[in-house]
Order: sequence, then C-alpha cells, then structure tokens
Amino acid sequence: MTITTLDKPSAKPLLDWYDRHHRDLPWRVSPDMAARGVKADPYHVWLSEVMLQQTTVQAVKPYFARFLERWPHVTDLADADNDAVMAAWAGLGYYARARNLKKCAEAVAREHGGVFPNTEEGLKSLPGIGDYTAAAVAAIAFNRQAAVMDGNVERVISRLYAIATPLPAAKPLMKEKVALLTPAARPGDFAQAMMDLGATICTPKRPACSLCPFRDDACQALKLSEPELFPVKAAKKEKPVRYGAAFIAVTGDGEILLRRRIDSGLLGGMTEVPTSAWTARIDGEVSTAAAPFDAAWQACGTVIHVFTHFELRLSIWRAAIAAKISTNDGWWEPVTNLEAQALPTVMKKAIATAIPLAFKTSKG
DNA sequence: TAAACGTGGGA
DNA sequence: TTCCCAAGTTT
Repeated sequence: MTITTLDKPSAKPLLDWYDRHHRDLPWRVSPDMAARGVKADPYHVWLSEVMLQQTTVQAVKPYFARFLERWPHVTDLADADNDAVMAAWAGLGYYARARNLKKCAEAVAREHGGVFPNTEEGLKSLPGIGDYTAAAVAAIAFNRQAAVMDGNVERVISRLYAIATPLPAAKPLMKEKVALLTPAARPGDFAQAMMDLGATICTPKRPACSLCPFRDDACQALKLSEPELFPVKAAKKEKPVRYGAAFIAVTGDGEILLRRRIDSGLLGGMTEVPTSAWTARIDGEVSTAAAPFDAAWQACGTVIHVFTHFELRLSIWRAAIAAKISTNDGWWEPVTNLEAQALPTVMKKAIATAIPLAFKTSKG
C-alpha cells in the first residue's frame, strides 16, 4: 500500500500556495484567468521569458508593453526593422538577446508558418532559446511536463534537498529533482509557482520560511535551520578596470556624430559615439588621439560604467564645431532625436555628460 | 568548462 | 558605499 508522507516535497502544497499568492504579471495567465478559459499566448510567453533572462520583473514591464504595442504578433516582429528592434531594446542590456529575438521571430514566421514549435526540443533549436526558455515556454504556453530550472528554482531546490555541491556543478542533480517534482497537471503553473516562491519567499537573503508551503517537513535546509547556506556557489572573480575616451561632437545645428558598433561582441549592433579602444591600462596621458577628427576637444568629465565582467572609465570629450565634418563611418543625428536611437546606457551617460540636456533624465 | 555578455535596484 | 544579483544563452 502506498503511504503519502509530508516529509517529501510535493507539488500540491506549492500549487495551492500559488493559487492564493501568485503575482499578477502582464504576460501571465493567472489561475483565475485560466479558469475563465484564457489561454497563454506563446508569443507573449516567449517574449517575456527572453526579456526576463537575467533581468528583473520591474525592468521588463515597460519594455514588454512597448514591444507588444508596436509588434502585436510574432510576424510583426519578424517584419520589423533590425535597428528599430535594437532601439526598442536599448537600456535593457544583454543585447545579443535582441539580435536573437529578431532571428527567432524570423525563423518562427518563415520556417514554422508563424506558429511557435510546441515542444521543448523544437523551441530549443531556435535562436536565443536555451534549456531554461525552451522548458518555460513548453510548460507555460503548451502545458508540457517540462522541467523548468532558473536561478529561483535552483535556490528553492538546493534548499529543499540541502544540496551542498556548489553551482554550477550541482545543476544536473537539481534538474533531476525538479523533473521528479514537476506534475503532469499544471506544469506551467508549477514552474511559475517555483519562480514566484523563489522571488518572494525563498529569497537569497532572509527567506520568509514561515510563509513557505514547504515549511512543515519538506525543506531540508530549514530542518538544518540554515536556509541561507544554500545554494553553494563558487567564489567570484575580481573585476578588471578598462579605460577609454569618448568624443561628442556637436554642430551649430545641434547634431552629434554617431556610429554603429559591429554586430558581434559587447553592445553588438548598438549605436555609440566615437570612442577610443577600451584598454586595460592608461598608456601615458589621456588624450584625444582617437578623436574622429581634429577639433577643439574639451574634457568635460568621466563616466564610470560597470559591465558584467569589467569596469569602464570613460573620459568624455566635447567639441563644438561650426558644421558637419565628413567622416568615414557614422552619421550626424539631431540631439532632439536621440531617444529614438539604439543607444546603450553607457553611451547615454557619455552623451549626457557632454550635453546635460540631451535626455529627459540625466541617468539615461 | 569557463568566459563573455548590461543594467538598475535593493540591502 | 559597495556588493549582490535578476525568469540565461552563446561560444
């Protein structure tokens, strides 16, 4: 005879918790909506999942709304102009996501008749869709029993089972545990419940264990009275500093010189002001040697911007010139039209340092 | 396997 | 202030 015990994790208490305490999110079909027959839109689910990669819910919300308003269907995004998509993504970071987003939309439109594949495997073959996103879209949009594992789930699972192996080595074991826990019914809600739990209860610091659906007996980390010990992670590496110069040339007509970065690598495909190379150390004086042309360049400050794997200290130079100077690459853009450009945050900071009124907010 | 790849907000 | 990190993917 089968005996049900409470000391092993079960999806049921979590789903019950989710029914009462789920977050209402713009891209989400909540349980009450599902009960009224509302179905998840794969395009919405996919778009939100890509935007949410390594990005906070709060940051994503306005971008998600603008993308849907401008490109209501995946075929609209497939037909969109590349630079328009990059400009719409500007500020959200990890710009390879935007490049792959566009490629993925094109693949869905042209190779799949405008319909997203409804299996994990089919989704995973698309640009920008990895293990997590494939499982998330399969579960949330297509009700597939896929094991969804993101940073939240890793934290919850590592605590439920008190997994002492450090990340990322522990991922295969964690994935195994998630797969065993994922129910055949409501797999999408289960995945979202795990993520909501990780975001609101099973937080990295000071988890609210008294409110957790696994509080009674299931959580091994809580039994040890040390939930914050999990997950165990490898030590971080030191962040190097790089230096460079950026040049903001302004004409009497109020236009500045911009150019487009190459499609690959850091800020790939985004717009920038001319800059020097970003080198690991200052060789001699900070200078205008890398300026796009000779002019009366004036130093007007330094921008310090922290990327994922290095810190950039950018010396900002400004020159007022009478008229446009012809250059090999780039174009002159009215300062009044900078909001429409694909300018990453670091470039908005650089321009704002030279032209304080260039943007509505000084922080870009 | 490990490094590259952005940003802004909270503690 | 400084550190941490948030629904990861690609190479």
